[in-house]
Amino acid sequence: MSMSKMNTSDEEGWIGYGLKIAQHRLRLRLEAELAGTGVSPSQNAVLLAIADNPRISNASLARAAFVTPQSMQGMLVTLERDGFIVRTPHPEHGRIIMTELTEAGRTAAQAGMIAAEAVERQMLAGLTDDETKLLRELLRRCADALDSDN
Amino acid sequence: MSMSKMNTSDEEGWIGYGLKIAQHRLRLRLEAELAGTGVSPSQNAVLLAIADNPRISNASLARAAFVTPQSMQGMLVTLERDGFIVRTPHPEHGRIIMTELTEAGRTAAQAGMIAAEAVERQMLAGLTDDETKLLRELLRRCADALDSDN
DNA sequence: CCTATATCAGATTAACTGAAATCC
DNA sequence: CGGATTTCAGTTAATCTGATATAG
Repeated sequence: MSMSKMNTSDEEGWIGYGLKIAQHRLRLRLEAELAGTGVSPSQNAVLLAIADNPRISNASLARAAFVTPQSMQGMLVTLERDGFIVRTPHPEHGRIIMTELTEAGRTAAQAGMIAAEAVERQMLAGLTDDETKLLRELLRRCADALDSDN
Repeated sequence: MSMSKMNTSDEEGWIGYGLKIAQHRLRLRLEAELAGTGVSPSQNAVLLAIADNPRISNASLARAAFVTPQSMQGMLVTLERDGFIVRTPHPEHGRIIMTELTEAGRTAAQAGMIAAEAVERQMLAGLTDDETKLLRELLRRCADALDSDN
């Protein structure tokens, strides 16, 4: 109840706040949905990226996820330790390491895709197709407006 | 360019992805905007909550931010260490510790509010008032659909 | 006794910077 | 030499669970 005073600065009216809440709940739901697979939402995103892009390099994955190569490297070390990926040097291309899914990785990625689809479906359950399309469009325009390079 | 193959599973079409990107850029922009104040976006949110709710307890702050009391306690320890807040036991109410802004905290909170408003304004610069209103509404409906207790 | 609050201890995840080695 | 890639080492922020103590 002391929280009801918290809106004197229109906190609930801020889009940034709505964004945070929606993503927070999305993450929690996906975490729960992924509980059986042994991967976190972040790891799941990496596995799906590799599934879509076999033999991708660490540097490419990092760029795709908007993190530093060092950060992505940390995730790959964990995923390899846990048996979801294998990393083998590129035969011709010197320093590049190819990242590929193991059998366990493919299983996890498939389950992860289904989980992500289920959570997305739940999130959008109350929206019409037009509203979904519009939401996607508005989010893109917000992201574009915040782009550092513009 | 290897990334252009990454959409075979319609990753960009996912609202969850759009949500992630928008919030990621929002956080980066706010981080940059707050650079002078010495607080992170998360810390700024806590300072604004305290500014709106003087003498609030750790437990109340934790509930407002959807984190555990232990997590919030970690943030408060840092904020106290850095001189933005002071915490004094409630004179009458036993175990409760009142959290209040120091002078530096008030300064940071005010700058943080201005920074948050500036970033929000930039994000919404390309949207009409109706579109902004609609976006807020759609985000709320998405968050509601994901609520664990329903 | 039960609930709420605060806090200590320990762990984890995911990010960062800096530095170094290697390849093309 | 320069740019890209990988990786080591260290750090930080922000979360978590578990255990403990105390107040009402």
